[in-house]
Amino acid sequence: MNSQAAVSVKRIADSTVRRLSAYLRFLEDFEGRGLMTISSEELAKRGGTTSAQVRKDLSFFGSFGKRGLGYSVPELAGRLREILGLGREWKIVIVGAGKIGAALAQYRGFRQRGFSILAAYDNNPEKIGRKLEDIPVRDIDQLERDIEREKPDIAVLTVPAEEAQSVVNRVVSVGVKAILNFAPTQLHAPADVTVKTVNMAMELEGLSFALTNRE
Amino acid sequence: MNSQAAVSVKRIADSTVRRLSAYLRFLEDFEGRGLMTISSEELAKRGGTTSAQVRKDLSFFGSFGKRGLGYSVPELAGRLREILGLGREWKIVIVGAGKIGAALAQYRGFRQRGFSILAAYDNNPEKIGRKLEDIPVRDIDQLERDIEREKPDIAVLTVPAEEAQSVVNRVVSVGVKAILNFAPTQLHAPADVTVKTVNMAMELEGLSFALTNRE
DNA sequence: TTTAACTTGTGAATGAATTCACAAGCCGCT
DNA sequence: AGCGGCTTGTGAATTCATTCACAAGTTAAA
Repeated sequence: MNSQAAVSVKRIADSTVRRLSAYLRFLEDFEGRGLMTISSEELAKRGGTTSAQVRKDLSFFGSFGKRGLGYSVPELAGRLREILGLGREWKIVIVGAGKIGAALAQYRGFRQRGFSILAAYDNNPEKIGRKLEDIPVRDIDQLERDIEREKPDIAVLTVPAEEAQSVVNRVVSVGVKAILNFAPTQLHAPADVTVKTVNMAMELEGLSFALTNRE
Repeated sequence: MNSQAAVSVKRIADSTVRRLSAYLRFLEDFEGRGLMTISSEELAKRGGTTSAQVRKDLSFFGSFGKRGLGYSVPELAGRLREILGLGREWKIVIVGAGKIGAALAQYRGFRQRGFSILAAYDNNPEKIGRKLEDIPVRDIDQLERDIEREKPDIAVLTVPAEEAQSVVNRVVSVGVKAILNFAPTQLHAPADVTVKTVNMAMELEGLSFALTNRE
């Protein structure tokens, strides 16, 4: 009767979610070009995967296609938005107003996809009270108080590695359940808190390894 | 007889390489604190994995530990540096001198780990000729010429999504074999070119999914 | 209607990564 | 020299992810 994203019966692999996110981007591109329908094969080619993979990924959540025809572009896009939880606005705080924090604060992609940045936090008195684009930089001492009042969904960490764990502890203590970490360090958090880490050093070392160990 | 990083007989999984990179970071931390020896169990606890995983990861490259004792911290760190190809200097060019490109150009972590940034490239006349910290911003028209002369190992892409594929084609055409991509788009490159993509939108959507589908 | 050309959705088969579990080796103590 | 406590290295077992392969459904055209 209602069109809730299907219940996630079994745990969905991270790799699957990343691909869904990629499919949605392609669909939006196709949508923009007025295409009404698309096959798993075309979606696969665009995303560097296989059509079976595309169909399997979608099958975890329901069956959205028409045999012989493919998928309705707008419908599938809508379903993916539902599945990924993009139907609503997510509130973000950025902790750390250094170079990377500032670059993120100005990144257009966030707003476009329904992520709205409430504020950035720093401990540098020079920065506190100023604005990044139109995002206020606040004193990190207010962090817990503000989080309890404004209830952001996601904390983005762009503090030095040494401070990252302590910031995790602080935001977790006031109820934040999702963290995007840019500090090059392993973080520990309770099981009900999702942490994703973007680690440039690690990516570069992956490239270094690939360049070194080629046959 | 000689201590080359062991030949990579079978293909090593990406996840393994990422963990090796993490282990190295922990070892450097332990090294700094004067610890001489460490067990797979301690390494695992620090990295949020299991001791069997740590031992298996290392076993692909040789056997570096002493039964009953563990691993020599400095020796294992050295071996990991070898394996990851960090014994030498890697030369990088950044393509795109926007906010993110600029933040990366100033990121200390690169130099610390032996990655040296030769130059950044942009098509904006306002930026060309200036410097980011001490890194020159050059005209993107010179890209191929400069690459052929200076032979960078890695190209870091911080251009808009629409331009990313064309930059890939250009750098690949003059011999670049490793690309770190920050544009939120799927890139296609020949099999002998390694491409790693850091996609913030995708990470955020992963968090959105996790927040939405919790039981 | 029937047929031909497509394409989905999904069990079953395969392949890949992780975990188990234990023999083998090392150290220090007696 | 022998014993007890530890810890590695690794085949075997298990779990997880991807690919195969095909029945079933859809469309369009004759």
